[in-house]
Amino acid sequence: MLRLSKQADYGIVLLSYFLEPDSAPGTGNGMPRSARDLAQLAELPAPMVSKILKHLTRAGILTSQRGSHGGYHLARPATEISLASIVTALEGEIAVTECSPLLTDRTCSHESHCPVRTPLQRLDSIVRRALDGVSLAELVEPTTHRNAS
Amino acid sequence: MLRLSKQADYGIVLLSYFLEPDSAPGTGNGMPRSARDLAQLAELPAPMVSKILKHLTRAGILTSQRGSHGGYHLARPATEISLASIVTALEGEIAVTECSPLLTDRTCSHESHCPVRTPLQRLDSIVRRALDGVSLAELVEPTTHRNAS
DNA sequence: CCGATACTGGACTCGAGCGGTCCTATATTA
DNA sequence: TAATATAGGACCGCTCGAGTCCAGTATCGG
Ligand code: SF4
Ligand code: SF4
Repeated sequence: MLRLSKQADYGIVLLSYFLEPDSAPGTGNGMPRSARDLAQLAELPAPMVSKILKHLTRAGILTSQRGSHGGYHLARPATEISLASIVTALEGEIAVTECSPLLTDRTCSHESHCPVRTPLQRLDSIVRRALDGVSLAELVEPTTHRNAS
Repeated sequence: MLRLSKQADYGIVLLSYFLEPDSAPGTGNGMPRSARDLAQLAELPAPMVSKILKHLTRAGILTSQRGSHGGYHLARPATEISLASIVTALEGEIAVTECSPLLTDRTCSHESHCPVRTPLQRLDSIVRRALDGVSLAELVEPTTHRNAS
């Protein structure tokens, strides 16, 4: 459990295709990738792919180009795209509990007297920091630790 | 998102009541706590509390005593109960993706050609390690870092 | 200027899984 | 033996995620 939603999962899969220099013979390397092409590459349903790319674009992770020969490409180098930003884009603010201050629709009725409310918020930052420390580039190719740290 | 299930959330809440030396005036301190008492303390529905405590017991985190004056108490000191064990007990193996080797009912049809399957398994261990590094005692009372490390 | 392409935004349906309840059986003790 | 309290699991309603679909808009080629 603590499962990632499929949208987030597939989102990472799709983004990984932007890293490969030249995967499909017919397509150029610097060209934007269309939703349809990506769907075919990843063997995922096209509407789903489209939906995910839209969300990633709105979050500023991808940039889009309409019209023929349009498509998507990374908005910044893969070393500067954290997993946290991907997950946040596709399934909302990272919050282990319902009572996170980041959430607007908090419905837990125990906030006032819960003995672990505050402690669990530190857990939030632990998880968030963990996902923040891994970039897309590092995830896919562990040897590509460009910024050593 | 990446939300904890309510069972896990409430489980942590309930366990925290085992740490306080003497919370309710009527009850002794070393006495086992019954499901009914805990439900009243935490202001949670009794059947739910019962279900959670049962799961925690089967996982070896609590021990139970039947009969009158029965109840539950911690199976080991709170410093040796990791959050990971609690979460695992209440919502199953910690796995960020469906394709974790720890899971038996893997249904993802992309395991064979997925470019991020292996990388994401490292993410699994990152999250698991994070939850493993926090004990129940440390969570509730951050000053109680008995083993400094 | 027209039509094809491809993204944009959001509504919509369907099914699995979660939250929550309840009941029967068993162990313990007064 | 009666009262207490856990053990185990079946059961159900409802939410939310997965996935589809469509009307709208921008862009480019001809
Ligand atoms: S207030 Fe307590 S019970 Fe409610 S969501 Fe936060 S941690 Fe969980
Ligand atoms: S195989 Fe790939 S797509 Fe399937 S669950 Fe694992 S990471 Fe996600």
